[in-house]
Amino acid sequence: MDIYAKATEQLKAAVTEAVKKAVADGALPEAELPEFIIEIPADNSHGDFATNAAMAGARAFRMPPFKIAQAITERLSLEGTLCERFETAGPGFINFFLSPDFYSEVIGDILGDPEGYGSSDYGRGEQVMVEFVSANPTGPMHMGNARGGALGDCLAAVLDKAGYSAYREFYVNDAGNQIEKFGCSLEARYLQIYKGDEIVFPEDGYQGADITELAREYADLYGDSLVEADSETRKKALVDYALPKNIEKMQRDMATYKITYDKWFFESELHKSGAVKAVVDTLTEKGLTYEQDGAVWYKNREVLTKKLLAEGKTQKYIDNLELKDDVLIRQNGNPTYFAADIAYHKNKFDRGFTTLIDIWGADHHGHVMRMKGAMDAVGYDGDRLNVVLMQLVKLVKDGEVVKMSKRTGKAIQLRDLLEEVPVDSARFLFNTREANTQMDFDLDMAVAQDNQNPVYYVQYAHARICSIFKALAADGITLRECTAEELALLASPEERELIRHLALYTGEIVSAARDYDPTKITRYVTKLATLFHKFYNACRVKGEDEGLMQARLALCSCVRAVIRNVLTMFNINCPETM
RNA sequence: GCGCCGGUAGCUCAGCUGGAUAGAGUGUCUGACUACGAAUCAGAAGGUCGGGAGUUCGAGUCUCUUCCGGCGCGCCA
Repeated sequence: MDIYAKATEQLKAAVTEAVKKAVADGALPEAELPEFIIEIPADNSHGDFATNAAMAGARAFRMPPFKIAQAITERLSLEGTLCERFETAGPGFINFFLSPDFYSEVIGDILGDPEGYGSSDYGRGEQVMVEFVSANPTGPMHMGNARGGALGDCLAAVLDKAGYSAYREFYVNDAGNQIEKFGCSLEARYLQIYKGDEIVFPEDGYQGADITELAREYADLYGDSLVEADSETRKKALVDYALPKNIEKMQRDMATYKITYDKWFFESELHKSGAVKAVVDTLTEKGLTYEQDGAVWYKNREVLTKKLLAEGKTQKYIDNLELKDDVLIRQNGNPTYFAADIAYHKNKFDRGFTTLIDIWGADHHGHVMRMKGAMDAVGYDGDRLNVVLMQLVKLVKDGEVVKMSKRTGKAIQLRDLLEEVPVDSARFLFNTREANTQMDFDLDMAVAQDNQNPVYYVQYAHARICSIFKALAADGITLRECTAEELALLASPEERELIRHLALYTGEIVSAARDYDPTKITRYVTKLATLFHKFYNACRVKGEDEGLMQARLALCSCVRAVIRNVLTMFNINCPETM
C-alpha cells in the first residue's frame, strides 16, 4: 500500500477509536458513527491531513461541531501513526501534521525501487483491452486521431502501472460500406485520368487529394488496363492496391508516434470467419431480431428499454429518447457496421478480456448505449465496456483556428503534425486536457522548444538534477545512503512539500487508472517539476554540510527517479542535458 | 423537439466521494544570476465559478429551471 493511503487509514482508525471512546465515556451521545473523510487540505497551513468528523457528526450527535471535535481530540492518540500532532481549527476541522518518519520513509521507498515506484496491484492483473485510434483506412489520419493515440497509449501505460494487464488494439475497418465508397472514389479518379471531366465524381465519395494520388500511382504502375474492365473488377484492383498502402501508412505513422499495438485487428477477418453472421444468428435465436423491408433488424428499443428501466430511469425519460431499432443486415444482404461492431466487441470478450475500453470521438456517443445493450444481448455484461469519449481538437496557429476537414484535403493530418511537432511534445500536450473537453492544440506552443512548452519544463527539471550530480561528481561526491536523522534535516517548507508530492505518485496513478484519465499524470509531473524548481531556488545542495548535502542529494535523486518514471511510462524522452 | 458533453481570471485549463480565504499555467507589471543550468524563481494585479431557485452546519461540486457553445438522433461509420 502506498504511504499516503497508509497514513490516511491510520488516522481514520485513530479518529474512529476516539469517537467510540467518547461515546463510551458519555462525552458524546449514543448514535451511529457518522461517515467522515480524511482529506488533504488545499491550504497546507491547515495541516497535512484534515478530517471533517466533528462536522459530519453534528446532526447525529446533535451537538455543535467544535464540542464534538473537543470530545474527539481529548481522546485521540496518534500512537502508531505517521502523524505527530493535531489541532482543531475553523468550524470544527481536526488537522494533522506528519512526523519526520513519513518524510524519510518516502525517500527510502523511492530510492529502494526507483523504477517500480508508483506501481501497485490495484488492477489485480485484470486483462483490459484499450482500443484506440482505429482510424478508417480510406484516408489519412487527422488531429483527432493524434489526440486519441496519445490518450489511448498513455492510458494503457497507466493501467499497466496500476496493476492491470493492458492490451493495445487498433481496429482496421477494411470492409463494409466505406471500402465500397473508397473503391468508387478511386475508380472515378482513375477514369478521370484517361477520360477527364466526362467522369463525374460520386457525390458521397472521398474527395481528398490522397485518393487522386493513389489512382495516379496505380495508373503510373499499371497503365490504362482497367479502363475497359468491368466496374467490379476495376474497383477491386484499385482497392487491393490502395488499401494496403493506406494501412502501411497508418502503421508507419503510429510507429513514428511511438505507439506500438499488440494487435492490428482487421474487420474483414470477422466477415471471413463468419463471426458477423454468427452474432446475427445468436441475436435471432434470442428473439431479438425481425425482418422488415427485406432487411434484418435488431430490437435495440426493446433491449435498451429493459436496460434503462433496470438502471432506474423513468418510462417518460425512455420515451423521450425515441429509441430506434437498427439494421443488422441490409436489404442488399450486406451486414452493417453495427453488426460487425457487435461481433468485434463480442470477439474481444471471447478472447478473455474482462474490461474493454474504447476511445471514440464524441460524435459517436449515440453509439455507446446501443453497443453496451448489444453486449448484454449477446450474453456479456455491457457495463464491462467503457467508452471514453473524446471531444474535438481545434488546431490553433498564430492565434487562429485552423479548420480541419478530411474531405477538402486541406486538413492538418497526423503526419503533417508530426513533421512539425516533436513526438514528445505531441504525446505530452495531448495528455494535458481531459478527453471530454474540447481542446485547443496550440501549434506555436507545441513547436516551441522553450518554457512555453510544459514538456520542456519537466525535462529541464530532470536535466537540472543530472547537472547537480555531475557538478558534485567532479568534486568526487556521490550519493551515499542517508540515516533517518540526516533525512530529517529536510525540513524546509520547500523540501517538505516536494516530498509530500513525491508520496502522492502511487495514488495518482491509481486515480488515473480508475478514471481512465492519463491527463492526471501529466499534471502531476508538471507540479513535481514546479516544486523541484522552487526547492532548487530555495535550497542549495553543493557546499552544504555533508549530512544535509547528502539528504538533499537523496531528495534530488528521488525527484529525478519519479520524473524519469513518468516520462518513460509515457514513452517520452528524458534527456540528461538539453 | 429529445439526448450527451462543456461554460471557473484577458487566454488555456485544474478543483478527488459536498468542506476552511476558489487554484495553476500563460499574458501584463515589478524584482532575483560573482552561487549546483535564469529553459528557473519571488512578488503584484486579475473572479457575480454563465443566470436564477432549492437541498444543509457548508455548494464551483448535488437537485430543478433557464441561457450560450459543441455534438448526436441514417439500410453512414
